[in-house]
Amino acid sequence: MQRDTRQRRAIRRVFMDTGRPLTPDEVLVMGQQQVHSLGLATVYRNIKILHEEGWLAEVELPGGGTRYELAERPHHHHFLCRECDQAYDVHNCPDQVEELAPPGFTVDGHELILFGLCAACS
Amino acid sequence: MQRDTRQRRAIRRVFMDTGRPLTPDEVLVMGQQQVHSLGLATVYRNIKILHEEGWLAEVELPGGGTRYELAERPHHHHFLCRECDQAYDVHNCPDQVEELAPPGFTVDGHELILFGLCAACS
DNA sequence: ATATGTGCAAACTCTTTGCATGGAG
DNA sequence: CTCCATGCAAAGAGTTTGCACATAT
Repeated sequence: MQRDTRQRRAIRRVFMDTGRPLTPDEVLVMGQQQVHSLGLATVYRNIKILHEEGWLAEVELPGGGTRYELAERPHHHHFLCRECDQAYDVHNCPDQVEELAPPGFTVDGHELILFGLCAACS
Repeated sequence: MQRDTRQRRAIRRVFMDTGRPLTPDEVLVMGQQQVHSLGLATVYRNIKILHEEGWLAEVELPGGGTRYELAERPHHHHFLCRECDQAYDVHNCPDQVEELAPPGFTVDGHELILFGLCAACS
């Protein structure tokens, strides 16, 4: 059974207020602004729970550890800026991606990552 | 100046003979079939050198460490099997991916990963 | 009152580095 | 004979776990 602790509430709020994929360490720093005593292990444990619940989705981008973002959002992809290393959402999706797989392969999901310079760094 | 050691030759051969993205640990196991004394640090050191030389390309896929594959090959993408966790090449590519980015963003590269079951695991 | 959650520190995994020895040139 | 490369073991990063205490219910 789930308890509603200050730490868990702070971690959830960080994700809801931020709207882009975050590393555990980013969550720690941002969460400590609400709960100063917040520890890294607590962040990892809660991210794990929230991910298992389906509240968070894993985002794996090159260069660095796994990031997480809110799960229950429309299908989208990511843009990774080579300059500032921030991840942005991309709300368009190429069609008929499933047909790109070799014969005999069953596709049940896909991830597309665009690289380049974001609007701010261009 | 580069020396031509048994270890380095074995590591290069593993990549040339395999043709799919490999983790350092996979390279170790396969390379030890040629050079029994091969150590993991040597694998990491040589992968680093071969990557800096542009002979290997990094492939970052969810679930596990960075994989590597031969660099000088035609543009392609990857399929990750959820069952056996092996990465396969996908030689098709969706068109006009650059146009998916938000206005003001400059795209200079992209990566597409398909998930599902490979032919062997279906 | 009870049992889950937290914080700390130790353990673990993956990767890198220091050092003495080995071997390519 | 010189140095670069190797193997081992120790050191670093990122992540997970054990334990005693705190706290939501």
